[in-house]
Amino acid sequence: MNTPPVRPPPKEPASRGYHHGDLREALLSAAEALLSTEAGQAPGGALAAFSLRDVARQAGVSHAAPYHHFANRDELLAAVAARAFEHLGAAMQAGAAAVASPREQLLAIAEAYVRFARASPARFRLMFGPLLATRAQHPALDQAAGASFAVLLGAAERLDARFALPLALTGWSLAHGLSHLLLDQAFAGLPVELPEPELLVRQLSELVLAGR
Amino acid sequence: MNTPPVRPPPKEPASRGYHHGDLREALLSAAEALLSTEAGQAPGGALAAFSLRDVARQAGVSHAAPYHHFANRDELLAAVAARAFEHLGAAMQAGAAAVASPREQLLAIAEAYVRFARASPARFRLMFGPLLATRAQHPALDQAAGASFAVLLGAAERLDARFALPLALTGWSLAHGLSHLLLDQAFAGLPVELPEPELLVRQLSELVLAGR
DNA sequence: TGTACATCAGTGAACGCGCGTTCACTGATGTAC
DNA sequence: TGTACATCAGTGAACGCGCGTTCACTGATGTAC
Repeated sequence: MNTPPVRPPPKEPASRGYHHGDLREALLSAAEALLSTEAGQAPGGALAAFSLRDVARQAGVSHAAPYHHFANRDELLAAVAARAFEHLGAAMQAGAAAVASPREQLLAIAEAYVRFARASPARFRLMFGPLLATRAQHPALDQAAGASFAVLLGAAERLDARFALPLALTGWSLAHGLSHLLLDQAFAGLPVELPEPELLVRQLSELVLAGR
Repeated sequence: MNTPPVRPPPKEPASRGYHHGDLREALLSAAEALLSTEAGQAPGGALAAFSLRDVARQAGVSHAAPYHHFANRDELLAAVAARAFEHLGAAMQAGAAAVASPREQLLAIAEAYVRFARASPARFRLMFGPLLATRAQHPALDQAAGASFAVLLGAAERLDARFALPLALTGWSLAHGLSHLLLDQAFAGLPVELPEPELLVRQLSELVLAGR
């Protein structure tokens, strides 16, 4: 066995010995993988269906190992949520960058928001779970959440600087509410016919921006 | 409705012997009481902080007693959620009935919606939790949820019959998203100043209805 | 270059906990005769 | 009106479960000399 000299990235998975290499990163990936599967599919079962022991199992490590990298369950969860906000912010940014007018940018941001929520329901729920209220104790989460909001607010300012804040909050609320209602299947039993979610986001967003 | 035929109301609470009198009703009340206290205050901790054993304790009964009235935990939860939808529907109805124009009615409904969510966060989360997706198995829940939506849709039709559905969905999404964001304290760490929630609902709703 | 030693990052056993649910039971109630 | 009896609605003990966290440990790694 040629033992790695300093601490390279995981290298061969087979060469993994007693020490992992980068378990912190592996735990975060494992948590995200878990959130993408079972927990994400069962409607609403995001936070409950996610234990530290699950994460350790998924990472192929004993259930006590995570405590060398995170003080407790909440710290791991907060780190996952922070990365999720980074992804969301990047998706919104990318959506906005792809079109020209501020109006189209706002629409693109709303679409990216709902698309993210529908693609990663469990992560979405985690981001807006109880941890968010304690963001002051989790700087990375605090910063990532703030950055996402800045993307939205920036687009709103470009559309109408005088009403930027209410515009941003309305758009956020609309996208957020629609995301939740879609994830929770609130429209499922209703005696009305709805367009596909993708189209629905666009229609409702345009209704909000009517005349702008 | 489903009031038991013979069995009189609990009588004297002191006279409660071995048999309870109306334990089903008492369990529902106990569950609602629990949702109004601890579970409701801790942000986000609605569903987790609520066990069948808690409910039995709160009702002053052994933890096995509920099984004589509900097949399992989900059935009790569904009954609580159904009653919550009835309350929400009644609140929206009352709000709308207090004003004249369809426009004002829609605003009143949005206000009632957010007021309900803020007053009963845990109940609100329960209503839109995983149970909602299984509403087909819970007729009372299904019906109460449908009735609430009908109140909203009715007001939207009175305002503009041609765009009733998108109007209703937009209003619902806005109120729903704003409720969640407020409950989850999503605005708390942001570098912006916001009006009081009551006023905020009104401002954003009016922005959506601008020109109508 | 070799070696002693401190530190890091794993391990598995154990803790106490509360949960949903089942079970055999028993006390209370309603009713047929 | 009394009484036997079925049924209803409670009880407490017990089940197995998975959880978060702590602990003493040990193997691997890095470094000072």
